[in-house]
Amino acid sequence: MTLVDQALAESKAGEGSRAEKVTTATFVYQHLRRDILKGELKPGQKLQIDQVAARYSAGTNPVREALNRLSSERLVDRHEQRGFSVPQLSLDSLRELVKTRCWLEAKALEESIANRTQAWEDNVILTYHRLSRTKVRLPEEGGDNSEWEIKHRAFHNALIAACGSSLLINYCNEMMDHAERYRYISMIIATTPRRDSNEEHRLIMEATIDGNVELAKEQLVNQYQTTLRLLEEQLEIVGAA
Amino acid sequence: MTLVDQALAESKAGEGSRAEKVTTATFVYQHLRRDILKGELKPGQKLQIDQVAARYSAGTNPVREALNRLSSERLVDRHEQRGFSVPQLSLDSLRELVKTRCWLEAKALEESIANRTQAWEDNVILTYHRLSRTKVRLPEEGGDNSEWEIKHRAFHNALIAACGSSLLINYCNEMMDHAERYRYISMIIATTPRRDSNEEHRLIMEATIDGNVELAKEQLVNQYQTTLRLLEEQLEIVGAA
DNA sequence: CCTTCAAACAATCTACATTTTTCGCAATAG
DNA sequence: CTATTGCGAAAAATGTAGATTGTTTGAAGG
Repeated sequence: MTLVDQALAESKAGEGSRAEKVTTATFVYQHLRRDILKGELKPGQKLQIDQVAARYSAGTNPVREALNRLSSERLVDRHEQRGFSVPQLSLDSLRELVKTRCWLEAKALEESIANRTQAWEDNVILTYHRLSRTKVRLPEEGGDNSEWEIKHRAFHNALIAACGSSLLINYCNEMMDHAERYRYISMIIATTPRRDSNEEHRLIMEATIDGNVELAKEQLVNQYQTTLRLLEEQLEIVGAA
Repeated sequence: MTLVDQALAESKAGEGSRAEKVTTATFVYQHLRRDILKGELKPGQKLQIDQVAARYSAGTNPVREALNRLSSERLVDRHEQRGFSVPQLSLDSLRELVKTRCWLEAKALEESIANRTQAWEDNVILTYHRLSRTKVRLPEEGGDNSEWEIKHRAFHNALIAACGSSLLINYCNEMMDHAERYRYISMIIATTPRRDSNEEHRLIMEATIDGNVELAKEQLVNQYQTTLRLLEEQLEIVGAA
């Protein structure tokens, strides 16, 4: 199991010798998830058990477990007696996703601000600065953008961390996963010049730290709406071609 | 596989000869889910694979798949390398659950009302009437309350059905599952006289049909808060005993 | 062009092998 | 004498291989 050993070694090194043992099922789960989010497994593609098993050098059983977990998170479609597939992307479901994210994350941010503590504010500022110092890497330039993705997530998670509902945080995270899928296809077909998302994040951060609930929510929603608009343009160009 | 065959036969008869073939994994998933919601598998209880397999006369592999699905829905806890267990119930997590339900379902109801159609209104009224004509069955009287649970869910689902986000509807349903677990223990230890939940549902329904968003949301939130208060009293009595 | 049937393929399940954790009991340190 | 550590043995979770069941495909016949 070369791949597994390799990854285990990496994670040991990376996470400061926290030699977390991980089952094969979990290993497959994590890598399948990443590959679906990154678009390496294409939307609509069938996930044949044997192929997936071969891909991650695992047996069919752990693969099956991983797929079952992912199906409950809506990151794979499960078709009774006929296997699994990567869910399709569509403008409609993107619109629904963005709409729902705006509702839930705005609420979560509102609550977070209401429950503000010093530690929470510190973390918002910290994660913002880390994000602002990380460059977006385009696929053209040999792009592994995962560093930015991680810091981007960390910032958005910091914003809602104090909302007082782990359920809501989980739902927001699930939606971030889905959004990431769209972001990747957007980067691949990107035609428009990159916008300055740092500026948008700064506005959210400042309004949040100022305790200006309405403005913070507005900026957050604005960011998502802008992302949606850009994606809509790109997808329509592709659709028309 | 006596149990399976029996259940298949039942579902055929019950659902009008829609001879849906169901894998063993799905069968186990459905029954495990029901048994956890009904409290037949106790909070905190370990779910030993072999025992669960024996219980539903299935193999270990399908059981494992079912448990993995349920773990992603937070209806079982997964402990790497040491199996699965039924999640604990606690006042704190109940409070968090109710709080989050209020936020999300109120939003969903608001959107539903904004998108109202005739068909949607009809269904709200219909499901309300079906619910109001179904008696709550206490465990003392040989209580299988599943008929009421189904109609109760149908009503709450009808309220939010037009919100325009299948994601949000899914989240609300997941939370209904969790709430059901608390309702069952509440019924078992029920000391207080039953309240008139019909009246509460009527108020929600009427405000909704009137298009009175604020009142409808208030009534919905009220219902959940009342449920929470009653459960808090009951649990505190038990906790004190 | 639509059906029928069987071979090929793929999902699912069972049985068993392997790995890991748990638990009892004894040995040892405090 | 009590508490802690360190062994196995037993139990349980996880993984593999192959049997079984169901679905798809494509050619022959209506």
